[in-house]
Order: sequence, then structure tokens, then C-alpha cells
Amino acid sequence: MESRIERLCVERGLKMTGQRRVIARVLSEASDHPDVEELYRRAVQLDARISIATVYRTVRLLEERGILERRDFGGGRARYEPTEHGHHHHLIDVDSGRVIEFEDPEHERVLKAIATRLGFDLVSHRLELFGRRREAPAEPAAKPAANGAGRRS
Amino acid sequence: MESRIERLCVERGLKMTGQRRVIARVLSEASDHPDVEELYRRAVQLDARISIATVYRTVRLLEERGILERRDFGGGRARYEPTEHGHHHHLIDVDSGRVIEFEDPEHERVLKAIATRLGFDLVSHRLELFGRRREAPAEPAAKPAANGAGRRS
DNA sequence: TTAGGTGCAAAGAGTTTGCTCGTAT
DNA sequence: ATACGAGCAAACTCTTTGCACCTAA
Repeated sequence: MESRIERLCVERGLKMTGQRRVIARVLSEASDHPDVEELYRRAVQLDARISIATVYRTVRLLEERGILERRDFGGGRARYEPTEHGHHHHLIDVDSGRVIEFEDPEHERVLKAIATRLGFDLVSHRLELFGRRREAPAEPAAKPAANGAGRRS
Repeated sequence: MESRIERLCVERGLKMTGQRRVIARVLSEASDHPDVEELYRRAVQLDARISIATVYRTVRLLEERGILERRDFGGGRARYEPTEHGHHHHLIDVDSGRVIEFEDPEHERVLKAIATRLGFDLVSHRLELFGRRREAPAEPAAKPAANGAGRRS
């Protein structure tokens, strides 16, 4: 079946090779923010005839076409996620490396105001929180995550 | 004369070689966020007997000792600034690459609240704005930057 | 005196690219 | 048919490191 990302590629007139189809599928199925090596690992499992150079070339192409967004969470490797609907940001669990997404429209407004105050139009921004899972407070009121868009890793 | 950074090094019991003294001075005099190559360039001008390996080793040491902070503004190279007083963030002028610092305590509170809502304690965070200098609006009410801590680059 | 710093060049990690061959359109 | 993609290995950029020598304390 045609994956979501593959459809986007076709819409933009990209030539769909077997390799691109596989990478597109891996990306469509990812609910995390994989780096190139991780994408490569997953892709090779579906089709061994893929080289890491192709993965690099493909993510770059898809980024240029606006299908993917490149993230940098530190650690010196780029990580990718499909371009999506609304703005969201990332909270990185400093112990596990997991990434939690969240959004906060109120917050966006504040940023725009800050830029304006400095004499700039806000073109884009980057916000990352690094946090540590809070110890269950004395009272064991077991309550799962209170909010958040739900994507993980 | 003993530079501010050199004083900090001595306080922490670091052995002060000629090279370190020069690098400390360059850092003390920098009002921007230089990368290693830029530090090296400036240091060599003061004393040609400095290798870039020493600059790398020194900034790493100073970062470990809490004297410097490493920044990543994209572009794949680390940039450094002395550890300072209050938190501040950066607005990068997308046209010139200049970095403007600003702070916004209100904003900090919002971030902490977001982390809490997600079940985390906020350990640290990263916020960068990318903006474009606003065209002088029709009326030429020449007014310089309205706010900001003042460091540049 | 000696623990630790330095220069140099080589090694690493992540990413890009030249070239030749292969394939989607 | 042909413009474009893929694989491989070499090249590149930024950063770290092994080793022999040097120096601050």
C-alpha cells in the first residue's frame, strides 16, 4: 500500500524508486524522531538493497521539499520527523532520551511579542525543554500524563 | 593584567599556561558567541604559539568547570560564551547571522508550568528565535532597539 | 621534581559527493 | 531513450586523541 509520505512524494513529482518507497514507509510508520542511522536500520530490514548514502540523500531531498523537518536535539546527529499540522515543541527526558511533544499556543504569542519588541519579525523558533520525570509525590494519586499531543520517543 | 576568565580559572585551581592565559583573555574580551575557529584566530594574533587542539581542549575544560557555556545555533559548530548571571536567550538575525540576547522571566515561568503539566521537573531548556529585522514602518520614527540585554553577534 | 599541558598528526563521527551503473517514466 | 537515482568509497568538516616533549607550581 502507498504510505502517507510516498503519496506526498508522488504529489510533488518525485521519481519513486524501490528505495524511496521503503524509506517513505519507514518514515510514515515512525512515531518517534529517528536519526539517519536508525532510519537506515529500519529500512534495511525491509529491503537489504539500501545504502546509508541513499538515506542521507533522501532525507535531505524530503526536507527541501517540505515533507520532513530536521531536528537537532544535541548529540551531533540530525533527527527527522514528518512536517505536521500545528506547531509543537519537544521535551526531552534527560534520563531516557525520550522525546515528548507538546504545544502551547499561548506561548507562541509571547514569542512573537518578544521578537517584535526587539525590532524583528519572527521567522521561526526553536524551543526544547529538558526535564526529569517527577517523582510520584508522597500521595500515590496515580495519574498518567496530564496533557500532550501523544507522540513519543 | 589578569582577565576575568583567568581569575575564574585560578580560583578553580587550574594551571595557568601562557596559552590558557591568552585564550582566557580572548574569551573575556569577546562580546559575541565565537566558535572554536574564531577563538583560535583571535588567540593566534596575540600569541602564534597556540594550536587549535589547545583551544578545543581549553573550551572543553572551561565548560566542564562551569566557566563557559556551549551553544548550538545550528550550522554544526559549537559556539561559546562565558557563563553569566541570569538566564537569557538568543534571537538570531536570519539575514546577517547576528545574535541578539534577551531575557524574559515571565516566559521562564510558563516553561516550568508546561513541564510540570507533562509530569516533569524542568532541568534546562533551549529557546532560540530566528527573525528578520522589521522594515522601518511607513513613518520614519527612528527608534533604536526597544529592549534587550545588549550583547551582540 | 613531576603532574599535567601542548603541538602535531592521525583518528573518529556524521555527512556529502564523484563516478559508474541501474531504472522509473 | 534518457534524465535521474543508487551504491560504493573517498572526501569533508568538526572534534578528539596518542605520543613525545615541555612547563607551572
